[in-house]
Amino acid sequence: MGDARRVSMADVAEHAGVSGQTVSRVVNASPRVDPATRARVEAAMTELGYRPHRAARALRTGRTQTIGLVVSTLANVGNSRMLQAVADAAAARGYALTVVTLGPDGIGPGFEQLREQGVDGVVVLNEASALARDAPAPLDLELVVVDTPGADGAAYSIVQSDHAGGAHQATAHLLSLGHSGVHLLAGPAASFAADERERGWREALVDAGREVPAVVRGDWTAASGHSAAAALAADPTVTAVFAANDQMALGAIRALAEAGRRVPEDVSVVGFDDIADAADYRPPLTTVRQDFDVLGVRAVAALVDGIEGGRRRTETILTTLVTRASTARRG
Amino acid sequence: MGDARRVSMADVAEHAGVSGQTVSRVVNASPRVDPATRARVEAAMTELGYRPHRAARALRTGRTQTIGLVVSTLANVGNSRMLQAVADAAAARGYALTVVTLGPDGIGPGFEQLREQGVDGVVVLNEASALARDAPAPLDLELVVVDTPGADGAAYSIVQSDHAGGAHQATAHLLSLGHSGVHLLAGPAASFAADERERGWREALVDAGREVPAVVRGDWTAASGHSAAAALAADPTVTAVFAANDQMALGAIRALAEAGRRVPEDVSVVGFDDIADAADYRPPLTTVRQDFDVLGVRAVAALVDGIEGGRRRTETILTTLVTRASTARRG
DNA sequence: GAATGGCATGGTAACGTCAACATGGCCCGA
DNA sequence: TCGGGCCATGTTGACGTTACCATGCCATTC
Repeated sequence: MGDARRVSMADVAEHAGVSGQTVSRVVNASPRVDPATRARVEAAMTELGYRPHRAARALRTGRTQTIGLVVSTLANVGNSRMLQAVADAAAARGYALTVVTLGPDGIGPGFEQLREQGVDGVVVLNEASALARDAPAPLDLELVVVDTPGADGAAYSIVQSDHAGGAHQATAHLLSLGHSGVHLLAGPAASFAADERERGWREALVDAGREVPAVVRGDWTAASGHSAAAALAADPTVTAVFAANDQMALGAIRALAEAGRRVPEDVSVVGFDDIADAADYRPPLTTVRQDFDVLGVRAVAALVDGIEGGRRRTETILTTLVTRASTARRG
Repeated sequence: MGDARRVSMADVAEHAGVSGQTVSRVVNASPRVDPATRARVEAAMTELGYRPHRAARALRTGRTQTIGLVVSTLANVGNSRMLQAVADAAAARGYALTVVTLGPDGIGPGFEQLREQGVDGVVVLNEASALARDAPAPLDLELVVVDTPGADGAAYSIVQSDHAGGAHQATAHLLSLGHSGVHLLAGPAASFAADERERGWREALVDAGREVPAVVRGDWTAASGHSAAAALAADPTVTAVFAANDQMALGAIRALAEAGRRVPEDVSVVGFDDIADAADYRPPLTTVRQDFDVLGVRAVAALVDGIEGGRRRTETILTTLVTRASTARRG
């Protein structure tokens, strides 16, 4: 194997009886090629099995047609979904996707790795805090950040779900069922998505003239939801819990069950994300659906626009309340 | 922005007062460089902020220092975990990772995309069937396939979990608790992992001299587990269910609950994978743990060895039974 | 019929790197 | 003292592609 050198433009050119430059024009869909010549070149490409050499093109043009994705963890189901959505959207636009996960040293090494690899742009998932803390906003890299606070005149585009709106909807739904208050099982303090969901919850309570109870906090995992919800489960005045994601809701439901409280008869629970499993929790979970596919498509679109010289922008994707059996009318 | 041309070897060479070739030797850790010269070059690199240009190196050497990962879906938690493990292992060895998800046309286009991008090798996850069906074993690409049947003299390395062993353990555990039979909620027919788990279950039953009941089948999702388990839940003679993954176990537990059967008092349930959420199912799920991190490290190691001219190999990673509250002694 | 312009195509150089070969200094043994 | 060999370093060219400019042909216009 391997002694068969790869087919280059020069080979195609010779085979088709044209110059390499004309082959290049055909490959890049330039309009200034005679249709007959184009057909001849295309036939030669097919016959020889020609494929363009991305590295050579990258060397010449300075673009790698590759985008990077920085993510802290994929244990989080939402992140996995986003990754898949971004991968598909990137492929659809002819970009390859390189994935970097964050080590303990923050986002710096990740950027470094991607910069060295020469990506044309980077999508950053859910790393608002790490980004703000570590990175002096790498201006040399086109950037789209998902779920991050919108600094005015930021050097990057922002794509986000309407976390606050979804949380408001979830809380209002619980109140409309006759619950006098709604307790929040919040996400980690450093997370923008967690902050926004907390804000929506708080505003819904204030809008309805209710008290805003103290917040308990987890780290998105079911295990953290379980331990954080123990306090809520022990308090008989708690009849409605809004968990900042589905996985923490799962842990919370277990904690409630262990305290002898039934869902939804004694306590109603709402989650956030609508991950695939949520419909098979016991009981099936009422939750706020994020449209990860749209999020991924928009993130890639914003990034590619930026690479091609477009303006920075901020986009917010709406969320939907999905009502299932974990919420019931009070009393 | 952008008019600052990137720093090249020639810049470093000039700054350090040596030739470009010497810089190249320093970068590639060649032993034939005087320590003093090496120090001078390294200082110049730091001062100028030099980073090697991967595309140029790739053009010259024919290696991109990039590996590809082909995966059908990331909805499956196991696949996400593997992806993260592979990404980390690749980064640790200085390789970038490019992710491709499979469209409806099978694995062909994915290989095509990766080949064009010029990856040095490819890790294929869980796509045994698609690989066997579509791909004429792309011999020009170094390949590691995870969880695939081991063809003798295969042109690729194989890394797999001990699915059969884990399933055997799970089944034997249920029998040891006094259950007279164990029913299988199997994975999709085309999957190697599903086949192996079924084989282990079957062999454990045969070893114990028990009957082998008919298999019900899902597609790894909780929803499929829920509908497939409906038949088992309705059958009062069923007291032990082995689900081929945790997510299907979740659906099965819901189906059992809906049929009025308690877990574990009436029916014991075991899953497979030990995903993070499994400990917070209600009841916490007894399951077979796969070591995804080791799997990822071994897959990358096998791939890199292959790229560097090593032999093909097959590795099997052992699994562990994790006992939780979803299994109880019969009667 | 000559000048003009548009259009298809070709020639050349350069992107940044590394492999192969070349060079020149020094040490060591005969 | 001289030749051979080793070692550090330099020179040259090529990987495959595309940008820029040049060329030559044909149709159009006065």
